[in-house]
Amino acid sequence: MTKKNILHIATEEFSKYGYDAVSMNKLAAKLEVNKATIYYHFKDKKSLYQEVIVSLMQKNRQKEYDILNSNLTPKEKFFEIINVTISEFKDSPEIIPIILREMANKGSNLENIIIEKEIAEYLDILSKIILQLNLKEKYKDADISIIHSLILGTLTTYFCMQMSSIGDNLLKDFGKNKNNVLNYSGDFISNILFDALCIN
Amino acid sequence: MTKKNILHIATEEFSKYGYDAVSMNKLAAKLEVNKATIYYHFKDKKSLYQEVIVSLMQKNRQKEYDILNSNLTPKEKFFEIINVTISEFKDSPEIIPIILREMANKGSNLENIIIEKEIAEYLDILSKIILQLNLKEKYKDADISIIHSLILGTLTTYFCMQMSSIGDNLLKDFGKNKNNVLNYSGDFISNILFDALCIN
DNA sequence: GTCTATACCCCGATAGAC
DNA sequence: GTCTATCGGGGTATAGAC
Repeated sequence: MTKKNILHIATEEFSKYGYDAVSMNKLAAKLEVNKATIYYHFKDKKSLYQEVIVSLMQKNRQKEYDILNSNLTPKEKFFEIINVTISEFKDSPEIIPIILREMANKGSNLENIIIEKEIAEYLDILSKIILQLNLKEKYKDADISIIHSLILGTLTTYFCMQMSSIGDNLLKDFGKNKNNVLNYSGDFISNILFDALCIN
Repeated sequence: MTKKNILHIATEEFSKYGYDAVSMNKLAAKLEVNKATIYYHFKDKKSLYQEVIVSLMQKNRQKEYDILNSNLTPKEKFFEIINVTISEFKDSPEIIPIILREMANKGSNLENIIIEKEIAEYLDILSKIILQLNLKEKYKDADISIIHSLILGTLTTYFCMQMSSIGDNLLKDFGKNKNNVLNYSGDFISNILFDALCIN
C-alpha cells in the first residue's frame, strides 16, 4: 500500500523537478512518512527512480502489434500507431518531462537494455507500417529513427511549451488542457507526416 | 580572462549534466581555480547559470530578418530560416541539452522575459515566411508554434539520440559527427514540412 | 583577483527501538 | 513496517589574508 503510494508521489516529483532536484527528505515530507520508510521499500534513490521509469514505460506493446497485423489500410495503421503514443501520454503525462531530461542526459540514468529493447521494438513496428505506405521516392531511404524523433520530439516539445507559462500569449490556447494539447499535436504530426511522405 | 574561462567550462558542464548535477566544487576543480574565485566573478550559482544561458542565446536575429526581407523565393526563405537554426546549433551544440531540460522544467530556471521575447520574435518571422508559401487549405490555420515545436523538437531529439550510446545499432550511423547529424536532420525537416504544407 | 579556511546546511543512507 | 536518531559527506556561500 505504502510502496504504491511512494511510487506515485515519486513519479510526480521526479517528473516535475528532475532526479537531482528531488531529495529523499522532501519526498518523505510530501508523503508524510519518515525517510527511513522509503528506504525500507526501496534500496536507494537510484532504484526508486528506476522503478518510476519502468512503471511509466509499461507500454501496451500488444496494441501496436495488433495494429500492424490488422486489416486497416496502411494510412489508417499509420494514424493509429501515432494514436497509441498519444494515448500513452494521456495516461501518464508525467513521462514527458522525464523523457526530455533523459534525452538531455543521454540516458545516463537509465539501464540501457530496457531502452534499447523498447526503442528497437517500436522502430521495427513503425518501419513496417511506414513501408506499407505509398512512399515518395525521396523518402524511401529515410532513417526511421528521424521519423521517430519527429513524432516524439514534436509531441514532447509542444506539450511542455503549452504547459509552461512561457508564451501564454503566443501560443494557441488550449487552457492547459493536456488531452486537448495531445489530441491537436497528434493530429497535426499524423497529417504532416502522411502528407509529406506519401504520394496522394 | 578567468571569467570567460569559467563561463566556457560552466557551459560544458551544465550542458552535459544539468544545473543540479553540477556543483561549484567540481566546477572549481575542473577549472583548477579555487571555488571562491568563481564567487568573485559570479554572484551565485544561479546567476552563473543565467549567464551561460544568455551567452548561448546570443542569436544573430539580423540574419533571420535579412532572409525574411530578401529576394529569395518563399521556398528558399523557408529552407534558409531552418538553416539558421542549424547553424546556431553547430556553433553551440551545448545549448541543445539545456533546451531540453529547460523545456522539461517548464522554464523555471529562466527569466521569462528573455525567453518570451526570443520566442515571440522567432515565431513572428517564421509565420511571415510560412504565410508566403503556397499553403494547402488545411494548414492555413495551423498553430505556428507547433511548427516551431516540430523543428526544435525534432532537431534536439534526434541530436541527443544520435549523441547517446543508446541505439548505436539502431540508428543511421553518423559516427557521432555533430555537424553531419544536424545537416541531415535539418534537411529532413525542411523537406518534410515543405512537402506537407505546400501545394506543389 | 586568487587563495585558505570555515560556517552552516541538507544530502543519502543506516542502526536499532518499537 | 514505521519510527527516532545519527553518521559522514558534500553542498553553497562567505570572511579575510595575501
